[in-house]
Amino acid sequence: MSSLDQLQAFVAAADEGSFSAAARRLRKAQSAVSTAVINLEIDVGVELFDRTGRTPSLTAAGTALLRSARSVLKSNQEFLAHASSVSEGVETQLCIAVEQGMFLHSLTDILLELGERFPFVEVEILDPGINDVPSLLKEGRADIGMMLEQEDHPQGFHFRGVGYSRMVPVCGRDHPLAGRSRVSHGDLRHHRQLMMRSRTQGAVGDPRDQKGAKVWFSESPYVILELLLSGLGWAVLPKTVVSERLRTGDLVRLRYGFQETDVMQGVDVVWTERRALGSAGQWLLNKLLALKPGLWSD
Amino acid sequence: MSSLDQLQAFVAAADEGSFSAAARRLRKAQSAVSTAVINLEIDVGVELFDRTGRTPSLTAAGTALLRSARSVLKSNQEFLAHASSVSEGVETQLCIAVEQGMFLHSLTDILLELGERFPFVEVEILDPGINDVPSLLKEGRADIGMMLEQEDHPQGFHFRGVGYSRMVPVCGRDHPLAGRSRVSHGDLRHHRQLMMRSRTQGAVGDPRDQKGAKVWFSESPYVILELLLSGLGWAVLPKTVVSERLRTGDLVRLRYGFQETDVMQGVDVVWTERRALGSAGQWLLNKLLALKPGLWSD
DNA sequence: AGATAATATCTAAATATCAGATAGATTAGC
DNA sequence: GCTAATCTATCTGATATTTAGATATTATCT
Repeated sequence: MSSLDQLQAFVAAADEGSFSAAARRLRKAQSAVSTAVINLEIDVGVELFDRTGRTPSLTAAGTALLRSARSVLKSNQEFLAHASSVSEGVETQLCIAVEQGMFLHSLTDILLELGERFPFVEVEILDPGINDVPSLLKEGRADIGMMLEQEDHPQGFHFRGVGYSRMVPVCGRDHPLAGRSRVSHGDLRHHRQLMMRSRTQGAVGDPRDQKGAKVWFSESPYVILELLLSGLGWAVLPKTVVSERLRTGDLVRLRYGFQETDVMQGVDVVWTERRALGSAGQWLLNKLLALKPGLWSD
Repeated sequence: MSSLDQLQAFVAAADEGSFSAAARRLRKAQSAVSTAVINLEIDVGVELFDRTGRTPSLTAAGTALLRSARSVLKSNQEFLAHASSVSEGVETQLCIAVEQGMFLHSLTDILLELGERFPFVEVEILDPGINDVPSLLKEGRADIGMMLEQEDHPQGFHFRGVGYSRMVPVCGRDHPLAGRSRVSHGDLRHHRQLMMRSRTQGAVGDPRDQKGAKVWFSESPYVILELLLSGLGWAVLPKTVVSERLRTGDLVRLRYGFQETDVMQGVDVVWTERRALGSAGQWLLNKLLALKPGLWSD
């Protein structure tokens, strides 16, 4: 049975060009390396070194097999590194739930660094609809979440605001409200409003936001965006979701007659202590909590 | 020191869901598997199995590490397969020299099959100029060659004809000879002929073929092809080289007034016994010798 | 030719591995 | 609820492997 020690001796001898030197590098006796190589040669039935000179030189077969041998050792080192990572408390999987519309470019950078620092962690990213992050955490489906702040913070979670998302009233280019310089409550009431509402909780976010008489709901701001584009109504959406469409003119921003400034809704990082975070989760959480507050409002 | 046996026990136990079953599969005692797994767990500092039930079940860490462990074993199996291949006389490298213009699609198919049958052989393909294959074989640079038949077979080589290449007289579209229905020796003598000649041997192939008074030489039929396209002269080239250009009309075929049929020059497979072929070379040689004779003349 | 350094091989000791037996624990069937 | 079957952990003695040290031989350099 060939062993990793034999392969190690083989590779070290090939690298050093000498069994004695290989033994010194491996802190073993010269005879150990010599016999290891010989036994490997016997096991696989191939002469790896040419012993006619003072120092052994690789045969053609040895040169070819050296690559395969290195590959085995590298594989084993990766296994040990993986094990070491797990042993030091790094979780094997990490699931992040980022509410739709809250995923920014700066998150990609953080995840990139996460992948480099914790190469053995499998990362999964969910993009649930509005206000569904808490249920994913409760189920244990996700480890860390990011979501728009809600009025009623569910119990058993940690929340920490990391910024504000500018909520912008918009409608499609061809919508009747698109031409108005200012709109009143009455104007809004006469047209269909599209609102975000959670699938699971079923609760309307903030009743005060419900200004339209006729309201349709979706859990996804992107679905609402599509509906807006076909002129189906008006809505209040995070600026990050609509900014590109405002730029191209597909969407038009509404100006309230009764309110001058945009509503700024908080963005929360959410986690739970029930599911303990591993090292990678801890690191990610700290990174998220250190995000600049203005990221979502630009 | 973790070993392959431990990893094997780990994987087998994970597959079977039981240490006893794993032991049966590995034809070892149950205690061997049990201690191997425990020692592995101690070595890497990770609990791989949850032992509460009657049979052990993988922990999350175990599930993650299982993939890495499998990877190590697979790597090792590949090493053993590679070694077995070398041990059974399969060479590690195989160099084939195919004279320019003699490389056909059917050769690709053969090489494809070669790669499947002998996955550990590194294949190199040279495309030397006319009549340079023997010197590559003599230097030991190539193992098997394929070339146009020469009058003076160099000594110390094995030659075997495997077909005929149709030699076609051609000139460029705008060449003065292009318009003639038939050309005489005299016509040819008044225009520059481009001939293939070996770099190393320096000998002109067959003096009888030299019909032009002014002759330029190149070792490569493709260089000659380029010169023909710019109207620099006329030449006799293998049909496989010029057929595409004849089809598009960039080249024009010459009709001899003094000779009706095309010259059919033999195509030889060449090898030498000095450099013994391995199993892959043997196989390839047999495949080449079995090629259909008509392949090059179409 | 002599000095140096490297390899192969032998031996004894340390080490690791293995099979068998046994005890404790869990599950399936009645 | 009880019994039988099956599984795991652990102990023990035997076996196999690995190792270091010593030594003979060979190749290389001066």
